[in-house]
Amino acid sequence: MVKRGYHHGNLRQALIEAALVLIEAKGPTGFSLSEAAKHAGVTPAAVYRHFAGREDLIAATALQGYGIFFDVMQHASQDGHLSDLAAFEACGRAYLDFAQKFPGHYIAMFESGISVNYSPELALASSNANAILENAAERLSRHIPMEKRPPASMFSAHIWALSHGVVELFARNSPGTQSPYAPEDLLETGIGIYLRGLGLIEID
Amino acid sequence: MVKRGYHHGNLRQALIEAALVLIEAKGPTGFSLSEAAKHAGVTPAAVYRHFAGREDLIAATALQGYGIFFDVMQHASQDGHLSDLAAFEACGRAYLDFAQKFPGHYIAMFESGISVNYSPELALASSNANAILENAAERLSRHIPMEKRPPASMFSAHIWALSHGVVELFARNSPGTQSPYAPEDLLETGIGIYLRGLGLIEID
DNA sequence: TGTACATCAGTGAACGCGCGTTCACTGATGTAC
DNA sequence: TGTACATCAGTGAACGCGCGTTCACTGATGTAC
Repeated sequence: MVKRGYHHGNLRQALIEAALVLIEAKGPTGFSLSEAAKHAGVTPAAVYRHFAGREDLIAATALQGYGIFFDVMQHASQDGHLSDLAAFEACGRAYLDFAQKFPGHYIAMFESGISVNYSPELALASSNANAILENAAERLSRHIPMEKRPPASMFSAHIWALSHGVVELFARNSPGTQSPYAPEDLLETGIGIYLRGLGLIEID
Repeated sequence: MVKRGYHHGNLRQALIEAALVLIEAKGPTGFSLSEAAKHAGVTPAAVYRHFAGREDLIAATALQGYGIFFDVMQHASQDGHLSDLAAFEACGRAYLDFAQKFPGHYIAMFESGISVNYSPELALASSNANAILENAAERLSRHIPMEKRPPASMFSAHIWALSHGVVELFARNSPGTQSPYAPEDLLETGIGIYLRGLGLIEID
């Protein structure tokens, strides 16, 4: 991160961080360009030196999020001496982890209403990130006998959906839904049962 | 539905319907009270004869949604001669079905940012609806040997999360995520594998 | 059946507000000589 | 090292807009006699 040393120093990044704070605090709706500028100690007009507009700022935030997400997922899936099974499970956990540690990024990516096709970079970043889970699924699927093996992309989608659902319904202070279970536990047990169903964990 | 026969006839319902149309078309963000009023052919001020404000209108829409949701789920889970297993699977399908047939209601309920605790009626309607899936899970769980039976509320939560995730990620024209699989198929296969993991479907 | 009155759903004008965006500008920083 | 100049990040005033909400009102509907 190079300090530019101009008036502000690094307004671009400061604006992204302001966006994150506001999105976390008030949801994707409660975010306005003007407020982000104020948060960064700058006039609204200054934003236009760095972003094409409001949507562009959100997209930049999401893009940064996909970068972090990629790293987190890759780290989880590649931790050297993990079995393919453990690596896959780690991916699910990492997904939840990311949502909890980087809520602003998560919201910008998945709840802000911005399309992954807003820009080529964003589309690429998104598909790169998703590819990690799919690769882990692919490796894992080799342990299932060929003839009863579902496509890796399919059970990667299942796990993604399950993880996403757990985040949305149980990990947010969201729509009032309280559950007696911690989201981590729900996801852990859910993935466990699912993998047993694939015959990848012995049924005890 | 009683026609009141005053100036408009049934403005309250007309406003809810306008809200639905707008929410479907532009997302929960792109909904304004003024526009809903215009849609119903009425001055913004007229809305205040029926609702306390913008949030109240969304809450009323969500409340109506929970009513429909309850009926849909109950119908699915109680269809006379279904096995407990089939009934449970039908609930999952019904969830997806509801999201697709009543997108406006679905968004108002789950994506509008309104809390289920906005009003007692809303909280009640929500917990009534959720109880159906949990009951179906409860009935189904009796088929699992006692000592390895997970709590019904837990696997009801798993299926809910999976269904919700499938809707959010694959059933919306949402954040650009295209998948080679139809959401119905993803949910069907996902639930199938999960239930096999519970030992409720014989592993072939 | 007809008239006088009460009700109250919807009107329309007005308000203050924060928004996104534009523009000519200013003044701190970096650079050429 | 010092001066003159170019760059360009951020300013501040201004704009038009649609928003949510308020208020005194109007006029169609329902009702009592």
